[in-house]
Amino acid sequence: MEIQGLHGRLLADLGPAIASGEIPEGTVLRSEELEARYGVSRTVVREAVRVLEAMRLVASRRRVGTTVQPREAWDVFDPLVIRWRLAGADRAAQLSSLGGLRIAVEPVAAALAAAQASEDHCRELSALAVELTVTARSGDLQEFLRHDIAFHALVLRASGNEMFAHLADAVGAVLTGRTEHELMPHHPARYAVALHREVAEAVCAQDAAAAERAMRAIVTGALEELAPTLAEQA
Amino acid sequence: MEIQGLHGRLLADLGPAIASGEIPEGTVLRSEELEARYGVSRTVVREAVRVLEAMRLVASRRRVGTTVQPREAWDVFDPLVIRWRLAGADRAAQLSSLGGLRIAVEPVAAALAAAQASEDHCRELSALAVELTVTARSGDLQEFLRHDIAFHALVLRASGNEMFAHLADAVGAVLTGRTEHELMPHHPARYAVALHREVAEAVCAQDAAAAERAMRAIVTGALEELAPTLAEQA
DNA sequence: CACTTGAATAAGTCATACCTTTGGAGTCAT
DNA sequence: ATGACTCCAAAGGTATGACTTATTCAAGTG
Repeated sequence: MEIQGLHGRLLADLGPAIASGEIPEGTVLRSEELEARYGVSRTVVREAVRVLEAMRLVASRRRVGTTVQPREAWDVFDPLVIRWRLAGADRAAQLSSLGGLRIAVEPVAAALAAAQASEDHCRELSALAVELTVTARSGDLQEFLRHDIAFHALVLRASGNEMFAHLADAVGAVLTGRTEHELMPHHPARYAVALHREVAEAVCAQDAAAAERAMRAIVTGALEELAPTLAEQA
Repeated sequence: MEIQGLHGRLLADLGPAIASGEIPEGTVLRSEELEARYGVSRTVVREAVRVLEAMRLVASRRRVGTTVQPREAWDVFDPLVIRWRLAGADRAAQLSSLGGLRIAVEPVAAALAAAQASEDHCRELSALAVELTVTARSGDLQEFLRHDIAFHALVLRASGNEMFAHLADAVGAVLTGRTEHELMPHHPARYAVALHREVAEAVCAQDAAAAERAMRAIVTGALEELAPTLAEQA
């Protein structure tokens, strides 16, 4: 994703460097310097900088150069910024922010999904819950992850709110990060799997309140399990 | 904001046109054509297109051109995309999506703010509640709006979650839109003002549950008041 | 009919020249 | 010394022409 062309390469190099704090706030990047450093033309540098500017990672002014902006200015909802931060030194902060967002959004999404659930959604969700149960028991973390992501994405989509649906990628990134960085036990907690089943059942029963409760338990549990790791990195 | 330079002008013209559906999904824009239409150079066109591409509004491929992407692909959390959609034909859909997001986030933000409220936050919030009460009575909608935006932004910031804080702009845009388009009564509802006072008091008392309840009442109320207008436009 | 080949097309890249803004040095008068 | 004014140089912004590369589509070939 987003690795097309030279400007893509620049972006894939500069973005993470800035997002991780490797290039600190206030640093001034001159076009000429970037051209030389990456051996590319003005055109390429300018396009990459434009994109970074749209993300509010940098701001360019005449006679000054492109300045790395303070964290507060960054567009923290941009998918690329989220990914870059998750990959770098800011991982802890990004995970806790996303955790908070999940606590806010996912329970409401589950309630909405239950309130207007179609048979298809019910079927798919139930099937995913079964897969989660099976792969959790067998300890196949990769498959478990795949289905976990699909489960949460489906709930977000079934909410009928396009903005909720777009958070699926971010949630997926969080779940992936959790698995990749060994931040979770080798056998997913039994209670978590049970809660996923509860969500699926509540959605099928169009019981909004129950769906919301179960989902809230899932996401608060996820954040709590992460808390020690976050504290350790801070 | 974002009106600097020629590429900024292009963006300010193309962005809204796409976001409003005026330029429909699937439309192919050729660089040369855009150069001619706006009387600018390739450089400018390419930079504008790059930014639109980062927002996933368009995708450019060799030998084909830059194609307008379907709505589902758009980065609906991008501040500019939100603003453009609010200004155009998609306003109703965007308002209802944002309304849903507010219902999810703001109550949780209020609870967090209450749980870790500082004296400063309490003071500021109380002051804003007073201003809201006064300007509501006098019917000064512009001032009321200003303070309303500040109130919600402060709660989001006081939550301590950077992602919540970044939603302040979007919430501000919703509130502004509501006032500008005469979608609200000339004297803000008395119960709404009372609820804002309740939020402020709950935060000062560090009563998370009460703050969450009051805020939830505010945002659900806001969405319900909007419902008839939304239905009418759909 | 499938498969290869080739030409046309539009984006991507580079190099260069020139314009425009603006920070800051230098100057001068108070 | 302090303030205001002038002017220059630095860096981004824009325009343009030449060239590269990927990709589609169609013609040709087995």
